[in-house]
Amino acid sequence: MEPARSVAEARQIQERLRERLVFRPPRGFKPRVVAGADVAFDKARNLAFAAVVLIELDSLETVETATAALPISFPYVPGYLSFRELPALVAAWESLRQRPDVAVLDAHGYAHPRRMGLACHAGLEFGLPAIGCAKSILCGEVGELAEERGARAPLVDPKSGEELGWALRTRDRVRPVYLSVGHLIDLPTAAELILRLAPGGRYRFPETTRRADRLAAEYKSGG
DNA sequence: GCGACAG
DNA sequence: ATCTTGTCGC
Repeated sequence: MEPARSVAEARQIQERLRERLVFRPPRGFKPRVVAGADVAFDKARNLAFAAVVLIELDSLETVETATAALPISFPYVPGYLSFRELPALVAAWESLRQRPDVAVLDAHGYAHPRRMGLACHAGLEFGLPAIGCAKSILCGEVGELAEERGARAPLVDPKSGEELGWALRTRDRVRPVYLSVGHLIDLPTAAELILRLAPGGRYRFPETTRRADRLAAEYKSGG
């Protein structure tokens, strides 16, 4: 991943990379292994602990995991999360023996000020379909959506009216997750996948992010 | 100038 | 993201 020494430089990199994004799945896209990725931080040690978990879609069994720790090289600035989390994520990703079919990131993809969130950046970096599944909104607005699991409502840019992603309910009467395309995927395909990864409406987040989050936390605290 | 603001 | 125990609710 190309590093950035300033926010201005990071912005130029985002504006250049966004031209490469593709918003449709590969021909005959039939994912079998899905990757979940997340990063935990330790300010005192100035380290970022990345974790990648590979899950078989049919059984939801974890089939492989990978971790990597790197010094924190960029501050948290809304809109520039990639430059803080992606370096460590790429390091972990490169130690994987198996190539997954799609990756789910705990962040936004297209639903970003410059349409180039972490899920987009990761998709380009990994050369794989990638989905953004965030806990809260970075930009855009959503209307009301039904209380039942499976309900969805568009996340739109109030200025242009453009659809940035979807608010998707994974559990009855529980706050939705915010879905957006990263790379080589479309919203309907992404939503179907996320619902399969959060079966029975038991948890709000898909298994990919739950397991990657837990692994990153364990790795950080020595394990 | 004043808010908003993924993780 | 991170600091942190118990606690209210289905």
